[in-house]
Amino acid sequence: MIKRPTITDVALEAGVARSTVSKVVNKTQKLNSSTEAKVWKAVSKLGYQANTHAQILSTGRSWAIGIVILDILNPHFTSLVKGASLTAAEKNYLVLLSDAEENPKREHQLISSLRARTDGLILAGSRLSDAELFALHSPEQPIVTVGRVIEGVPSVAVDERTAAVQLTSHLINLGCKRICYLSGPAFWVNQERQAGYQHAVTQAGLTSQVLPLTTPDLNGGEQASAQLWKTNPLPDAIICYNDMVAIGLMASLKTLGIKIPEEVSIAAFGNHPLAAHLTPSLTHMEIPSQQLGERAVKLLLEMLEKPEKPQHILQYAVLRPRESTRAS
Amino acid sequence: MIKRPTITDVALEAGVARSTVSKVVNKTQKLNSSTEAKVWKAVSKLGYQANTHAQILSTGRSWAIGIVILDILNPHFTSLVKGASLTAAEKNYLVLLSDAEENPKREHQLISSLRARTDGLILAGSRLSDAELFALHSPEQPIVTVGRVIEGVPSVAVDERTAAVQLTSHLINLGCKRICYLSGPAFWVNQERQAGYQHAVTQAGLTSQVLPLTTPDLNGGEQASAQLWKTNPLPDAIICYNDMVAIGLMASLKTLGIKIPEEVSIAAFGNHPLAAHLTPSLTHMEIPSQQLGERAVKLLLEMLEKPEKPQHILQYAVLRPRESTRAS
DNA sequence: CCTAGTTTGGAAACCGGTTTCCAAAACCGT
DNA sequence: ACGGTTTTGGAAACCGGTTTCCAAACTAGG
Repeated sequence: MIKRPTITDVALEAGVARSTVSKVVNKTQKLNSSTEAKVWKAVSKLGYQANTHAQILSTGRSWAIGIVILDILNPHFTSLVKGASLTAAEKNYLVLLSDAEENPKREHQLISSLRARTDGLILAGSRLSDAELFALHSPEQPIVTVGRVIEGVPSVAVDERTAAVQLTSHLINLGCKRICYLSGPAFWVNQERQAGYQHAVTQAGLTSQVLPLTTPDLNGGEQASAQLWKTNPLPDAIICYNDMVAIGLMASLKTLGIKIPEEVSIAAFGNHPLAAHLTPSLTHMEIPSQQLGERAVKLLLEMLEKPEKPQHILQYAVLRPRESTRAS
Repeated sequence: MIKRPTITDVALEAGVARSTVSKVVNKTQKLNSSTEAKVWKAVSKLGYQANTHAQILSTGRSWAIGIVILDILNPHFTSLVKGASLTAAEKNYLVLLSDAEENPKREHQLISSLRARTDGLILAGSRLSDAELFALHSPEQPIVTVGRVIEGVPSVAVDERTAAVQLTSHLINLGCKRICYLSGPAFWVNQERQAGYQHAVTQAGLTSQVLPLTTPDLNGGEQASAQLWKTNPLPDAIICYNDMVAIGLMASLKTLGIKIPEEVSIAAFGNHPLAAHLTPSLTHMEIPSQQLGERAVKLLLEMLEKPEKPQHILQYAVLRPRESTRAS
């Protein structure tokens, strides 16, 4: 076992004190250039690299931020991470990512493990309660939630309510009369989408119909079609909690011989990269996942340098009308 | 700023020595039960949690493994991470993930940052050279590569060559005569796939045609169709480096009015979750991404507990014939 | 009741850095 | 050559744990 050289080894090699090496390497104090040269020579000769943990222990700064996401197989979260990584890299922060596997217990573990190793956390798609999240935030160990708006906790989110109103209105304008919403897990995002949907539908004098999904994914979408076709009268438009649900639903309807969009229009929320490549292509409110990641990192870093009052940042979704919703 | 309680605080509160607290908390030495009780009371009263960095510094074990992946937007890598996370969680290891953004320079940075914080690394889809990867591996800081087989470096990979032979043979059996391969980046995976393809095509007495992609993704696939249609005679089957390429290509061919699979069969390598949901559904060799992640973690942990000679593990892909390849 | 053997738990060194503080050395103008 | 100011770099404390080693206290046997 060849040990990595320590700062003491370098000091010995250069014939100076450990503190001197530290000062030179970190450029924290200007020293005589001949001394600096000696130190640098020793550093490169030994291939010295400071021990990260010792450094963090001593300085209290890890220069890393943690991200905990609901599910790494969901493209929404991976785009978010992409945005976050790019932004963090610009600011010389390391991003440490972990997948909560949609499991609150596991999420708790990850949060405490990651928190101990980073300067702050971004929680995207958290399944914890508002109270738990509120308790987690502190000025010295800030957290930023994405897609959860909680008083007292910094957050970045999409104006889901407005997005839902826009999407529902789009269907109404196309002449749809019986619009159904396939609702997702009972957290902020779904509440807002459902509220926006309800509002728009009621405003237009139509009746609302909300069906819960078993799971907000491909399977959930496939299973929903059975439920859906028990209802009477049949909807002429379905708004899905997310793209994956819509894709599952469309596949299932196809096997039932139901024509999209002639018999029923399908729309969703999401930013799935293949939404435009499906047959028919999928109309959705495009969620700016990558920007959410960007803004979350920026907000977190702001909180780190000067802990201010928790801010809430809202982003906007944009309507992408495609073939899955019928022309009027 | 409320500091977290340290082991000294607990010792003071319990009226014992710091070493005693450590022994009780880590159960490393059996003590008088009344002493243990005092310590536990103090621990829970103060809400003590050991400082991770101090612990790692002192013990040299971080109980974390790092994963660096080529691109988090690629479903192959996210499935791999899913498998890795699940397996690591079973063994009580924390997984720290970072995205190399397909950038070798960034990959280098991430590797050294992550390496300093973990006990070992999994590198999936590395863009470093064989020599660099070889230099990185060491018994005390092992790395495992996925999809790169290098002498002296533990690895997990798919038998891509056999997979390519199988896929090509499938097309040959369907009666395809002019089979083209759209080749990806010049690393191990592509070399093997191309070699397998060449072998199968030559064996069948057909001529091979290899076209390089600009990028191995949706765009690359779309751009390839222009290149492809300049060639003469036109292929009657195209094997794509991965699913995303195939999807881009299919979209592009569709706009050109070319029928799949009647005029040209399309096949690929990958495990895209929507391959079966496209129109037409996509024939591919299904890459067991999740298992790759699982095996990589297991291999890495083995290397950690007893550093043996580097092992190479091979997994197998399975043919999923679907609508994009014509019936014979 | 005394001695040998076993628990028990504390003192101190260590992991590898950073940072404060201060004495010695170098520099300056006269 | 001298007193005062500025550089320079080292000693030591600290970050928060773990682990070795040993003295004191306790137990048991004769």
